[in-house]
Amino acid sequence: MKQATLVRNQAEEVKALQDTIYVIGGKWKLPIINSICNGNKRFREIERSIPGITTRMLSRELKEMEMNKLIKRTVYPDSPVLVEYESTPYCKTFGNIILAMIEWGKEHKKYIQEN
Amino acid sequence: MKQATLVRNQAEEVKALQDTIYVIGGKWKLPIINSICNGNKRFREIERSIPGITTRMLSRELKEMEMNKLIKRTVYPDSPVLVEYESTPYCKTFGNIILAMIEWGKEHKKYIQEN
DNA sequence: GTAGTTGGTATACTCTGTGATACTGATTAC
DNA sequence: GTAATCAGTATCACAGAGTATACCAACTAC
Repeated sequence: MKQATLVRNQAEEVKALQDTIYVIGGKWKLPIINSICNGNKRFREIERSIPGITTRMLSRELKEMEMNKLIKRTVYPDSPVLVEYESTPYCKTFGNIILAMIEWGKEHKKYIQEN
Repeated sequence: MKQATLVRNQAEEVKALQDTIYVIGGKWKLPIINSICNGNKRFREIERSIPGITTRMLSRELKEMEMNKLIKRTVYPDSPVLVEYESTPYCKTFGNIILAMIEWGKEHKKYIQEN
């Protein structure tokens, strides 16, 4: 009985984990979410805040994330045109994951430097 | 002054985030770590516990993770030969990330089902 | 004797995420 | 008049992550 419950939970959890990886997988989604949640709004501003990203990648990911309601894109058609990206509440649900990963990265760096 | 500190921390955090993504990126590393941390020891056992993974992928990732000291591989040369994988303390440092991701996956599923 | 398990390796292939480079039209700045 | 910024788009190309399938030798179970 106990065994059955255990196995079942494990299966459920692997699937949950795989779902999450599917959604935020890849090199750029989390850094972009992080950047926008940190208050970066403009395209070039976000671009500059993420080392190594190319215009193309940022453009593609932003589009996809807008479609998936992770971010909101607003155009102010004054002259010159102004575009702003904002995080949605849904986007903020990744907060814990991002924090945990930043934490790990920092610890890892310490660890590397000590050896 | 405050601005400078803020910007600097942001830059540091993006890099930490990117480092982490570099280490655990890809489709399989976290599910494998999770499986082993859950007590799965044998090759086929781990394989069965991760939906969709192929023998080849598991084999490749396990090798890499052994090289990076994430797991320990032990061979018991009795007949028949027995191989066991174990997580190292280092491997367990991913615990928080994995938990956060499982949590998100579960919430996401609920959310999807309600809509 | 036949089917199944274990711990993998071998080969061949696909595909797509990612990178590099260049360019646009509008505007501002010197 | 030249350079820079803004918000991107357009092409081209590639490595390598991931898939599919078959196979191995040793052993167990029926």
